[in-house]
Amino acid sequence: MIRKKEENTQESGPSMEEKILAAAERLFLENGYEATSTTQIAREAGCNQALVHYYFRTKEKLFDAVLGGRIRQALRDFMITDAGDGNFRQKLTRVIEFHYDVVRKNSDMVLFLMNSLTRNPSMLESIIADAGEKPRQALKKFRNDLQVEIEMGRIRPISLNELMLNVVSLNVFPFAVRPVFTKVFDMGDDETEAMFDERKKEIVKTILQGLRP
Amino acid sequence: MIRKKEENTQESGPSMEEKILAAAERLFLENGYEATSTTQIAREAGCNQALVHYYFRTKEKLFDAVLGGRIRQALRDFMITDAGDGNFRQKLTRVIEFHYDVVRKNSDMVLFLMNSLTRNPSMLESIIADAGEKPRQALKKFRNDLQVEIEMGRIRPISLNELMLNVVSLNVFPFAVRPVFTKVFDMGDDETEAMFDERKKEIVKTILQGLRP
DNA sequence: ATTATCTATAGATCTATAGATAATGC
DNA sequence: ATTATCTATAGATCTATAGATAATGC
Repeated sequence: MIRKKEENTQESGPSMEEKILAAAERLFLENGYEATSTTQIAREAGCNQALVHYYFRTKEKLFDAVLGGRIRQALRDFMITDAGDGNFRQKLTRVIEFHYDVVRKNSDMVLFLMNSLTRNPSMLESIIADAGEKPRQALKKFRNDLQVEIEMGRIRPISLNELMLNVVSLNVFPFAVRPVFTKVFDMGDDETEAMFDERKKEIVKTILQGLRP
Repeated sequence: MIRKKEENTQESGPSMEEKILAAAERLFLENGYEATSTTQIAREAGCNQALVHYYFRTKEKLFDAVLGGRIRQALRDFMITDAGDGNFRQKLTRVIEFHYDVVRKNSDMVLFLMNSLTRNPSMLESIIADAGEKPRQALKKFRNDLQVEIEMGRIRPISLNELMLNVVSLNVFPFAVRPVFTKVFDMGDDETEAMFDERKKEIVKTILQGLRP
């Protein structure tokens, strides 16, 4: 829920501006940017279509007001791979868990972002560009650590790319298709939440065990 | 490439109808159904917008002609979980590999289908409905087998749901975001293909090792 | 003759703005 | 006065069809 100013002193509820923001958020994430019209947003917010443009001028600015900040933050967080100290097992566990938490916090945007990033190469490029050298450095270090572990025979041979792909797949995919497997597994919303609580440990186990020689 | 009739005896190349089909296929998959206009399709095919409607009457019929059959087949294939004979390990391996092959054959539709299924609950329901009892039966049997293995201490405790989610995540996700990691990992197209060849074995290993007690 | 292709256009949206009116804050 | 809201409308699309013309198959 987005709540910009506390200008409603009484029990007047959310202002029309806030209702527009909330409606826009839901519709953009659910149906995508192009597939959402300002007319639809107005209908869902309960006002005239012109009002949407009165507050935000253009659809694009509205989108940015609603999701721009969250998206930029989420993508920045997603690129952090600061593993901290400890042995390889501990560091990998920490990376997986941190990463899982980032995805979970942004689970409502997962599918939207997958679409944006795959359809919109320039978006990806700018992300990579302004992430700078840090992620590259971190990865290089991690690749080294991995190599050492493999040479010591502590884990089976695997490339860092494959390993990362495994982690990201396990961490991201279920959130992207949440409505599907809720239906397929016939679960309620609270059940699904409980499962997502459990799942972090499950993924760590799968990855760590999966690396044994 | 869709090639309907062999009516081009000479070196005339694909007919306009075929060009329209090809353009529609690419655009629908790349940008989605709503985001693709018949005007765009015509432009890409190199003809007038009216011609698209001359051949297919409506955008929906065009979509069905282009992707309807493939989508229905892919979803049917995706639900097959016929594990055959052998011990649990062998059966699970077979399921994973079959499943991986289905996804790979339809990799160009993966993200599109994820969007359709999550945004369009009725689609999912009809899939489940006309799949009948077979998948349910197969799953039940598999759940039993899994339980037995766990009780015999041959694999660690895990629910069938978690296991399936692991398999599907690993099998599907990389295809859904292929353009992203091609960029991130800085790979060429052939390199990516080679990776997808390798990956089937990698996934089987991760899952099987990941199940060890 | 039949089939393929084009031009033109009707009727629905959609985005964005202008201008009128209602509500609110001093 | 200022801010919020509405009505109306311009100008872009978009889908789909009608009707004209060009190409093709007998």
